[in-house]
Formats: sequence, structure tokens, C-alpha cells
Amino acid sequence: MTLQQMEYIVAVDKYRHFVKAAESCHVTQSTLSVMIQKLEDELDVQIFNRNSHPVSPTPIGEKIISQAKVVLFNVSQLKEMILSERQQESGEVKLGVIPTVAPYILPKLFGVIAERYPGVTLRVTETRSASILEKLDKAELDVGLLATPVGRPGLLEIPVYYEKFVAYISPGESLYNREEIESGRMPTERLWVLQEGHCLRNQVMNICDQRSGYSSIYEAGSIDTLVKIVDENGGYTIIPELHLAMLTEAQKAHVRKIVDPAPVREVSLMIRQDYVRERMLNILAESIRRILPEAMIDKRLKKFAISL
Amino acid sequence: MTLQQMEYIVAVDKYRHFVKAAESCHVTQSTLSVMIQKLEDELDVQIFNRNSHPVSPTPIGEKIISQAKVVLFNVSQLKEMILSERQQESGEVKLGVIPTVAPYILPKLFGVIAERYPGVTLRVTETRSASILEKLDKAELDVGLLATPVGRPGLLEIPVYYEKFVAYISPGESLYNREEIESGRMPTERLWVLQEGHCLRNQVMNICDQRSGYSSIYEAGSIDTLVKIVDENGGYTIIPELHLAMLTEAQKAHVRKIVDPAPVREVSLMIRQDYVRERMLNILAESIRRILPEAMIDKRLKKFAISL
DNA sequence: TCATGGTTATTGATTTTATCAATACAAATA
DNA sequence: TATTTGTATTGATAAAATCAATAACCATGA
Repeated sequence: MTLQQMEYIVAVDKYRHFVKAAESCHVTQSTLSVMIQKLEDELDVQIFNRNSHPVSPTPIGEKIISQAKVVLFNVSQLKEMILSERQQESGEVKLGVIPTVAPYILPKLFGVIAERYPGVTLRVTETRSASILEKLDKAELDVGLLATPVGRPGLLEIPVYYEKFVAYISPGESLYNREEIESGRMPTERLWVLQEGHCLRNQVMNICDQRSGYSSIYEAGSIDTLVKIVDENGGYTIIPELHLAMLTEAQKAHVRKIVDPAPVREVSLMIRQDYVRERMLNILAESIRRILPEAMIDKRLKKFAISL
Repeated sequence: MTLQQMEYIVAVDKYRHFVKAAESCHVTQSTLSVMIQKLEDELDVQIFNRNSHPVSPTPIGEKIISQAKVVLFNVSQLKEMILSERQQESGEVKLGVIPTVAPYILPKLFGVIAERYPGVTLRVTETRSASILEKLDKAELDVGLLATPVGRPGLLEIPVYYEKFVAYISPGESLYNREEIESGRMPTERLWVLQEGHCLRNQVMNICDQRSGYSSIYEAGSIDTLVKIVDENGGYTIIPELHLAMLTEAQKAHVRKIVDPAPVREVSLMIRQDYVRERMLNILAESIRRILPEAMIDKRLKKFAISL
């Protein structure tokens, strides 16, 4: 029993005439005759009555034809579904990602997208929050991936994951001896932070003890550099959870959990309010989440999230 | 796109392994590989990701597989439907038919049944009502076809059609000059009727004017004979509508409508109350009705029906 | 880095199937 | 009885599915 045979019996039922039905199927009448007989043999039922003029389906043939139509309908649905999916799952997306997220997400994201959505082309710009927001405004970017909430008029935020912060401490520091560090007990005197303009800098400022004045005068350009500075010069810094994977075993020993409360940043996809490719957004969100550990997607972390 | 290919992708999705899936489909792994690639080429989508281990469907592949399952389910439904229909539409039926119905129904009934329900074998006995009822009681017959209502305990009646009576009058009779004859104006003096035992005899008695005494002393064994008797000896008789088709053109001129009210007999299928093959009954009823003019199936005639 | 085992892809030969053109056959019509 | 209209049959051919063998790929542990 084949789809082709089903098309043939549906055609003969429609035209009540083998020759006309054969034409409509773009085959000869003999093909139709043979194939329908074959089907009748296989199912061991007579579908058509060739004695009556014009040819007509038997009672059971009518039921077979009607079910065959259901089958063919679902096949056509399948094909249409593919067309519509492909349409929605293809095209170029201009994505802006902030530097303190990019190194943890992008390398795998390209692979996942290429593998799962071969029709999608990512065109990524790594740049700081302010620049991403501006470019979204000007529609120079389709989507941004950055720390939120931002609350910018005309733009929408779609939270994707929540990332905890940890402290990276030089063995010389007094904090080093604690197993965990309470958020309120982090002096800013020996703190290294990113350059002005990185949103992570502001977040770090929020975490640390505001009573003490800032005295660390060196500002780094990337988390990697920050860590190296601490290694060389002592002091401490605050780094996002995902950076742990990039530390050596020796460096991991310098990491301390921050608690009470554990600071968390919310990372979201951002789009213009008039962005219409909802499906593309889902693809991005799904693909990013696929890269991350389950726990980081948990919305319950949101309550600890800090803003700029 | 073939059903076979759909089975293949469903199997690969199930086993996540080409070799195992191939086994389950009773083909080699190379066949599966080639066929699935062919399907992917035709649809121009990647259904599976062969890089991941174990092999896994792409997002669109998942949708395709799930729709393919729907199609395959439809096909299996079709096959099961055929099995169940064939079961219900086959077997032998012992049918009893009264003599004043048999000649009009049976010749075509055999043809219709053979053509539309090749699995059904009719075994027909032509005999009078009382004998049919008896044999139904003793389960020597499965179904009876006779004039109703009978109202016999343990038996069910399923009305199939309604047949008018007409008068067949010798040109010598005074009634012959009327275009139509009122039921009440039919004297029994010159009336020929069937032998005792034919239910039609009783029905005719009911139609005719009861005030006059019966004087016709000859009783015929069949409608055909009755008509010939009238042709040869004068007088008149009453015959069922379906007999008209058996008259010559000359004889048809001797036919007069009976009106006010037009007498009608109800013809029904009868079965034992415990008869279980409901489907077979429908087949018989449908096939009989297929033989008759539309008008005779009209239930509105029931109100004119006469009983024994 | 190199084998190794497990997995899928490729290939050429072979079998099976679908299709066609031509023609036979059957039924209805004139 | 011829004729027309329609379906079945048949033998040849083209297309396809399948197989066995083997290549290519890839993760993983030595």
C-alpha cells in the first residue's frame, strides 16, 4: 500500500473513469489499472466495480477512499508545515552581545545554531550595553544579548538566564580564609573592576560594601585580564559564574561563593518592540539555554538579580 | 515521499541508531541511510543530526517525525477498518421470502449483493408467511422478508418499503370504465384471489367491499396466474404495484389505480430478537431499497398500510 | 598522537517495482 | 452486427529499492 496508490483510487473515485483519472495523475490508464488491482490484491478487497457504468466504488471501497483522503491530507499538511517552518527558521540575524557574556556563549552558540538551524545565519557584534541599545534603536542590530533590566522605551527584554557572581581572591587577602563571603562584607579598597562603560562594573559596585571608599585604581578590559591582575597584584575581583570554566585548577582554588544574598545578574535578549520574527527569538533563546546548565535557567533566581 | 520512508524516520527516531532501526525495519543500514537521505533531499530539510551521538532529530525533524506518525496511524486505521468491515460483510444469510414479493425482488437482489458485497452468500427460501415465521422461531431462517405488521412475540420487524395495490380489471366489467376506483366500491362477486394461506389474499379481502358476499370460486397460486385467469374469464383482481413491470403493454391498459384511500402493504425484514448481525440486516435492507423506486421507500405511505 | 570500536555514508551490482505502448477483451450503443 | 467506449493484459523498459562490501567519520582511551 503506497501513497501513490491512494492517489490513484481517489482520482478514479473523483472522475469515475480510468482514462480521465490516469490523465489527472499523469500516467497511462494501464498503470492505473495495474496499480489499483495490485492494491486490491494486497488488501484483498474490491474497491471499484468495473461492471457498473460509470465505474463506481463498492461500499467498502467508499470507506477506503475516504480514509485514503485523510492519509493524503495529512501528508499534504506535513509538506506545508515544512514550508512554513523553513520560512520561519531561516535568514540572517544581527546579534549584539556584551563582552562579559560573549566568551561564554558565542563559541558554542555558533555550533548549536549551525547544527540545529542550518538556515539561520548569525552575524554577531561584540560591544558594550550602551552601544547595543543604541544600535537596536537605529535598527542596526536585530537582537541584543545583555544584562537586564534596562527598561528602555521602545525595546523589549526577554530574560534568558540568571548568572551568579563569585569572588576571585588573592591568597594574600584576609577574605581568602572564609569559605563563603557575605555580600555586605566586601570592601572596595582592594577590588579590581572593569573599565568604565562595562555594565558588569556597575553591577559589581552594587554588590560591594558601599561604605568603604574605592581605592583600586586599575581598571581592566576583560575578565581574563582582571583575573590575571589579581594573580599578579593581589586584591580581589568579582567574576560571573560561567567564567569558572576558563580558570585553571590552581585558579579555581581562589574562588569563593558570595552569599546572603547571592548576587545574580539577569541576561536577556532584547529587541525593538516592532520586531516581528518571534520564531527567530525563540530559536536564539532555546539555543542559548541549550548551552547552559539547567540551574541557570531557573526563574527563581530572578529575585536576587541586581540592576545597573 | 513514501510511507516506507516515513517508517524509516520513525524507526531511527525510536532507536536513535541506524543499525538497530534498520533491523526493526528488516532492511540493511545502507538502505536506511540512502532512503532517509533521499527523503531529506526531496523535502530539502535535514531531519537527523548524524554528528550528535546518538543520532538525534533536528527541531524541524521532530515535527516531521511527529506528523509522519499521524500519517502512519491513519494508514493502520485504514487497514483495521478493512478487516472489521470484511468480517461484518461476509457470511451466509438464510433468507425466507413470501411468493408475492419474491419475483420482484430476488432476481435483482442476487445481482446487487454479489456485486456490492462479494463476501455475502444468500440462501433463499420462497415460502408463505406462516412458514417463514415458524422457521424464524426455530432459527432455521436468519431473516424473513414479508408483509407486516405481524406482531409476533420474539421477532422484530424492520420496515423496508411500502407497495401500493392496483386493480387489474377485465374489459367486460363495469368497473373497467372508471379511471380510478375508490376502495369502498369494489364488489367481491367477480374478484379472483390467491389460495388460502397467502397473506396477500387476506389483505385483498380487507380492501374490498365487505358488504357483498364472496362468489368467485377459483383461487390462483400466483399473481401471474391470477392475471391470466382474469384475461380468460373476466372479473377482476388486485395486484401489487411491482407486478406492473411484468405485464405486457396490452395488459397494462387493464390496470386501474385504487384511491380513497390507496391501499398499501408494508414489506419488512424480520429477525429473531436475538439476531446479532445488525450489519447484515443493513446490507439486506440497503440492497433491497437500491432495487426499488425512491417513492416506495417513503415512510409516509405507512399510514395507508393494511394488515392481515 | 595514534589506534580502536562504534557508527553512518558511499558504491556498484542486483532485484524489484512502476510505467508505458500496444493490444486484447468486455459492455453498451447504434 | 458493427461500432464505440471503456478496462484489462502483456512484454519491454526505465526507475527504484535493496544489499554486501567497504570507506569515512568520530569519540575515546592508550
